[in-house]
Amino acid sequence: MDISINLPDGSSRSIPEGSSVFDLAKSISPGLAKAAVVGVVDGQQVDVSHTLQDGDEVRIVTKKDPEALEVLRHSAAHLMAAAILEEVPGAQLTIGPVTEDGFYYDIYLPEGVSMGEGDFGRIEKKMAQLAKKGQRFERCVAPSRQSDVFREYVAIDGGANKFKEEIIGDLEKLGAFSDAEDAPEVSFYKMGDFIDLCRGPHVPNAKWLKHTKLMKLAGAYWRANAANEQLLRVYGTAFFSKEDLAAHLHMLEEAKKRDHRVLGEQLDLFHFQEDAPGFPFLHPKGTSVYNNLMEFMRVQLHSRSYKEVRTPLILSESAWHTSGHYDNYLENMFFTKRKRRDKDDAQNIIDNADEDRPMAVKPMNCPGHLMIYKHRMHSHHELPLRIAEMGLVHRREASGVRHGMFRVQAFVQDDAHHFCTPEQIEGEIQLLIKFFFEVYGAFDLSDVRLELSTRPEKSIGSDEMWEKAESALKKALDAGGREYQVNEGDGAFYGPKIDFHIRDSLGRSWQCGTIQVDFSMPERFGLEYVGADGARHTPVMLHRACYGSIERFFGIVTEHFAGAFPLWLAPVQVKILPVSEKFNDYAGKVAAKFDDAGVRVEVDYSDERLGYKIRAATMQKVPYLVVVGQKEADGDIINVRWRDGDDIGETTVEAFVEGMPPYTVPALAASLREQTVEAAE
RNA sequence: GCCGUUGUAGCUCAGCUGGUAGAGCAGCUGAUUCGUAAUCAGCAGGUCAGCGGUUCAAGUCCGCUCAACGGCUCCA
Repeated sequence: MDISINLPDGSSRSIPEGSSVFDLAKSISPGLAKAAVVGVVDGQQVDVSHTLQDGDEVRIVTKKDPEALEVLRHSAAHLMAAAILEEVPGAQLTIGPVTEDGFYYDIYLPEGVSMGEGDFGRIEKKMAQLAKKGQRFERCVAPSRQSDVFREYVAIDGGANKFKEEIIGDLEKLGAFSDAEDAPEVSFYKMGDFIDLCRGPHVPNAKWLKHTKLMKLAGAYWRANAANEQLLRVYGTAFFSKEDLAAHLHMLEEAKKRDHRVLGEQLDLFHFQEDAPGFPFLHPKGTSVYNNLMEFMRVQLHSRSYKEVRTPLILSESAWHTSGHYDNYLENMFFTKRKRRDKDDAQNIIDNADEDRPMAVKPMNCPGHLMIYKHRMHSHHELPLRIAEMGLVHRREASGVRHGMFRVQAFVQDDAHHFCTPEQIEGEIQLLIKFFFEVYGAFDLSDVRLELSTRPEKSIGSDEMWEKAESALKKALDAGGREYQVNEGDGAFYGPKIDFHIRDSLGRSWQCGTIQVDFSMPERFGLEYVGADGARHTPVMLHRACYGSIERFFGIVTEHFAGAFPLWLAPVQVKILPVSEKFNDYAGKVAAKFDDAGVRVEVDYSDERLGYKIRAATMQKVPYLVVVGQKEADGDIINVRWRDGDDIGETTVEAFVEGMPPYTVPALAASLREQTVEAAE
């Protein structure tokens, strides 16, 4: 008896009853059979050993398909788990999923069992042995806890493993081991002596897993909850070929060179030191970039009728009680603490002197803006009122989370608050989403992810307020047709938010922009406006930041451009390189002309040869290198090359400056406006 | 905060099983006056993160603290 199988191209094929995906592949071509990783039957991934039924829709996945790599890595995680069980007696397996660039397996190490990166060599060797043996991955479904498969599994890992037991328990709650129609299967995969609970599917055998490498160790919590057991997360990666693995490792090396912490040192932008953990020291060049980022934002704010303000760094604790920060944000705040000298003994310092009026350093700018709003009466004619501040905030961060410029303890937010009527909320949010994307576009940042975060456990305000705020954000997102991910319970304590996430050179995602709706704080601070009806109403407040923090955005931009900043951001835009000391005077004159034109220029007066100066300036990623020697001095000209080596040739300073792309913030902003207008036409 | 790793000159890194520190680059001095990615020579630079312990002797072994790195959790 033959059965008929439907293939993706619309054709159908007859094969003998009882045939597997592998048999089907073989009947098409032996090459395909060899290349088959898994099959997809009626939209469901299955092993190639899966037995087909009459009428099945079947697609055969080979290593060319992107999903094949995930299967490979999932199998590699099992291979690693098998090796770890042998090499680290006592280790217990929990879960082992695939990640974007590899996989990990979370291992529980009971008291007395330890494992470090020093064990990688042994484990990898064992994995290589297992891969060479090439045993099959065999799927076994356990019909009950009493079945042979289940017993075999328990004997190896399940006996005292509460983690796997919890997973099986969850499956049972869904009906596993029952006779129900839709009961989930409890499947195990055997590879030689190793057996593990797993949904599958897997590559046909361990021979596929030769190009696997352990990457790093990390801590993780069971089910991502800090209250649960601490697990050891072992990361690895796997590829179909040696070349792909090598290319991946090379890519990681290259990404490290783009790391803003590395570039910060090389380009003399900033540094950190132990005396001030998480507080960056910005050097002159870093400050130049930083200020230009801020200036660029100021232009954007100005054209959208924001009013810039400055509010105090420190407010009384009572203000933070009013805002709710004291109750909800205490752990992240810096408080002032007074010290006094003993009246009778000046050497004796009283450390815990009582503060008459305890103060706290601001972790957010909102209370200050609320106070400015409240200072006088407002009419509905003024709304929406957009108050902006390049606000320096301080936030205590747990020691393990600081990370270069991406996660610091003091940073400037390009912060603003929109005070508006409830009717204006949606329009304001739509304006903001468009605004933010325009800014990211100006930096050529296209990989921006949106997330909508809803009410967290610790929060202020009524259910009704939260619902209104969340739906306002959703509506604005949907109106713009933007894709977004919902993070339940991740909102700020005063309101839900839309976050804009951007990736760093190593693919880690960082929150930059944010838009938050807040019905609570205006009420807590007693804000009002007089409506058209002559009555007083409470305005709604939107918190928003586009860069998020200048520090973080600086880091993102540094990595995005690998330190080769666009001309308008480059700390040094033109470097003058005299061919020898004889031309230092002429170099100085040329530099003065650039300087007059508002170009950031430096001269290399060192007693080095031209080749050395070119190399030094190139490594500093200075956009334009200007060579001056006898010929240039004689003709009152310059000789220009671009940082990537392209020769621009001989010209005069005046002609060159004239032809330069926008090199100041106002010029850049003007050219971007022109582009937007052109695009609209 | 948790898990793992690390901390040696301004920077990047050597320093084996304990016997009182080295290189390259950067810096300084001198020679050289040079044409598109490193001219030559010399000099100077370190309480080996900090504190405590073991030892005749600690950069090296042990403990604690701090910081950094990779993750987890948390956030801009």
